Amino acid sequence: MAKILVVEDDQDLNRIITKSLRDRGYDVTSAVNGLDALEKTEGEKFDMILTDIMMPKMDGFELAESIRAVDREIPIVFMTAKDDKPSKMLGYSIGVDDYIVKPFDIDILIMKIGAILRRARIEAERELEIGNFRINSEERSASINGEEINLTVREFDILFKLLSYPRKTFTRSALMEEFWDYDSSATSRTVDVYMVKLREKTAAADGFEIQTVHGLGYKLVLK
Amino acid sequence: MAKILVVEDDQDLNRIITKSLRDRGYDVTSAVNGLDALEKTEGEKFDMILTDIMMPKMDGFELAESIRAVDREIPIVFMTAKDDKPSKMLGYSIGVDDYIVKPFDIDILIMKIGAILRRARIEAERELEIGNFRINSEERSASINGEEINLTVREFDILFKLLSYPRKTFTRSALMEEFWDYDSSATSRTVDVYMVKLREKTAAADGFEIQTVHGLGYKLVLK
DNA sequence: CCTTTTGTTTACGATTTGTTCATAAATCAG
DNA sequence: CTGATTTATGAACAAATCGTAAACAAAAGG
Repeated sequence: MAKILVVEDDQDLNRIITKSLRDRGYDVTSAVNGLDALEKTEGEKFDMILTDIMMPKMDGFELAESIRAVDREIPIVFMTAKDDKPSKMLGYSIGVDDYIVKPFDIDILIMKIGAILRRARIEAERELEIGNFRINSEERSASINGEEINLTVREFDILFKLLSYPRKTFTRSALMEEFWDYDSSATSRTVDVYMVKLREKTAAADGFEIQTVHGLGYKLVLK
Repeated sequence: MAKILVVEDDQDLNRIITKSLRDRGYDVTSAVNGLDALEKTEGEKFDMILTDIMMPKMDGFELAESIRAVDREIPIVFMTAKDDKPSKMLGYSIGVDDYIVKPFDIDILIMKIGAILRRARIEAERELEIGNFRINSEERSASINGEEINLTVREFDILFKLLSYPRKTFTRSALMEEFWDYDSSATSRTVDVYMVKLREKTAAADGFEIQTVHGLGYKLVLK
């Protein structure tokens, strides 16, 4: 699924946006200001940047310019408090793809993102087949020997992640950070319960298994 | 009726295929190599491409790639002399929908084409028939056991979409983006109400059902 | 206009999913 | 081996999401 970098200094808003996008299956990384964002783009390639304009340290325009200097293609969407023309013009001149004016309905944001990614032809469409097991990220369906297995959203996300990086060990905190709310008070034991459920549901799959890495976390290995 | 572009350099085979498909009522255009085919796609929109792999000037893979660059949806079926895995993998990676291995029975080909077109939901007349249910996008009519059911414009659009992509999960925001005005302020719960109505109205249909994907949205599954 | 149809919101009970906890089992260090 | 730590897992409870009727609003058709 598409990787999106969310840059927003308002913690609450950041969290809401991040969660909503993750719920839709996007792979989201969040940053609290332009500088933070810029650092995160160095190690990773994103499919889209969603950024606030007014932020401490480095604002959205500066960020966009810096990013554009190295990547002329990546879609950049600004979130702006007011729909003022001067800001708009400045934004478009440095290659911003769209604006969304705060306060916005989260569904509208989701729509815009979907439309922009589609336009950029990045929208994910991926099917994995491992032995008798099949998982399809577009349908968000999984099956063993053609028989559908029911996975909840979070189960699906975790399993898809593990399958995408076989043999890689994921710590509980890494999984929580990726698939749980920032402020979620859930204990990391919760992850264990998900592993139990995933093991149960994928028990009949012959191509892989979820292994415990004692003292660390979990990994999925192909067999 | 569906428009099919047949690309085959062997004149005899080309003629046989073309004639057989025409006999079944398809609107067939024939091309003798990839380059020829590509030119023909420029002026006309086809519902499906049926192409040989080994051809002079431009082979099937190159053709598929060029076509995929401008149309991600159109079904492409390869006709290949041998069922070799390397070619298959290459084909699927550039978005080929099916293979048929030569020499093939013309009836098998016809069946495959029918199945693929049905899957792509661009079968002629844009009419779908699922069990005792029929829906016609040109007439914008739907019926169960021949009895007309009344659908509003939006109900029809949503149902047709779901039917066109069975098993695919649609989020509320994806549906809203597609069928509601951009500036519509409707909440995404509105979609739920449409699902209720569609379930009611299609309750007597025996070939499919609308399922909830908890935490995400809805999908239609055939049964 | 007024009537009818279509679209949207809201509220609340029903259902599904998520989390914690208690206890058992496994693993590890010494 | 023993005791300490970590993990497995079912069950109970909490939270989130969904279904749906009903009321209201908007649009279309006379």
